[in-house]
Amino acid sequence: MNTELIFSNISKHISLTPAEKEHFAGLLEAQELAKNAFVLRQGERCQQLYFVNSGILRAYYLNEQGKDATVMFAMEDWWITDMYCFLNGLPAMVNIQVVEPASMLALSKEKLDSLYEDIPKFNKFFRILMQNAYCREQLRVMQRLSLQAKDRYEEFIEKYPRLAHQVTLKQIASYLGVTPEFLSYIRKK
Amino acid sequence: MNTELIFSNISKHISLTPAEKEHFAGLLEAQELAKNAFVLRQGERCQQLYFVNSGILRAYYLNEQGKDATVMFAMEDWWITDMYCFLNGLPAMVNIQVVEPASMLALSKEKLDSLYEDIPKFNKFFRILMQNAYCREQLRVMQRLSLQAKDRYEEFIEKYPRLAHQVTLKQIASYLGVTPEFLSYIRKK
DNA sequence: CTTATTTCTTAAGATACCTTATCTCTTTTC
DNA sequence: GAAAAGAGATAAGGTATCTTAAGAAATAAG
Repeated sequence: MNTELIFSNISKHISLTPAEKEHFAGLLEAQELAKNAFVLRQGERCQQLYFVNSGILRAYYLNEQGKDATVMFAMEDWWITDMYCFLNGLPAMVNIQVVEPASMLALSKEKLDSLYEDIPKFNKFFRILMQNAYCREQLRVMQRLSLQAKDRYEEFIEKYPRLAHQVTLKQIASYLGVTPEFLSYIRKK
Repeated sequence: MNTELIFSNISKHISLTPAEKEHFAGLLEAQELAKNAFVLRQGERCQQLYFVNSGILRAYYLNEQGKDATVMFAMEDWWITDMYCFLNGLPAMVNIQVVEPASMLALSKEKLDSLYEDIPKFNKFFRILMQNAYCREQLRVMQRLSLQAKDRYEEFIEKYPRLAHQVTLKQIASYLGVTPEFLSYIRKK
């Protein structure tokens, strides 16, 4: 199990002793997933939080009419899950699917809860993680409210240049909240 | 200073000793604000996190064209600030204005940081607060991507029935991302 | 290599939503 | 209590974005 990246991620915000690292690593489960595999499907219990070592994932919601809404992407060094359902033990609202073959570390809800008990400073780590996630989503809401599709597209490319090259136009369109046809039209200009 | 509500809010997630309560209360500053007063203006340093004892506030972003985008409302028992700028010591991106006369408790960034040092379990409290905030924003993004204006309006009324009666149609429209004229048109049906 | 599948592009017609303007009604101001 | 300001309604015409459809280009499958 490759834990190098995850410990480097954690050490940005808290420092762990060798014993703590070992304990934490013992809670993780490694997963390798092929392209197009589903990490999670709408309606299933969402019991794991995932850290991405490599590859690309996409979380998306399909509504009754089959419209695809991309909630988030994740690539190496990102955490991903259906947070609301993970935290509340509810059936997932979103699908999480592999866009590019992915190597991940999974942490179950139970083990995360035990971790907070055993090593309380993980509360600080996940506080910061959640702060950042909150601010990101809030900024996204703001941009959605104040910018037109063309400008949202430009912001997206600027903010996630690597992603922009590795996911399809259709997926970007679904993230931005426009149709692929319209994004294609925007691109021409 | 009325700290009843804030301690009831905190005790939903962590328990504090009398000494800890006293220490925490000592960090707060009470503020009474009249209708239309500004708690924060775009461009100003955002140095406080606010807890609302009573009243209603609105955070909104004005873009270059003067378009008004409501990022959030807050009423009693809610926390509000420009989180990204508060955490990073940056000039505020949003205005926070009083919609209904408000009584608030302010906690400065410095004092919050010292609080994390002195009473580490506040990391847990704010972790949970940030988790909830993140999930709320993510749900809002999802709804914005998958629902039409009419359905977003209905969701809003269902989720925040009290707010829906206490803020103007214009402000709700700005929260939903439509013009007041169009929301008025939606309402007729 | 060849076929099948998916992705991207293009374009015409449709619709959700916006702009501007006017009017009424309520609330605030002095 | 009159005047001013703000809030909401309504309607005509405009624009951003969607729908449908079909063809071209890239990718995957046999």
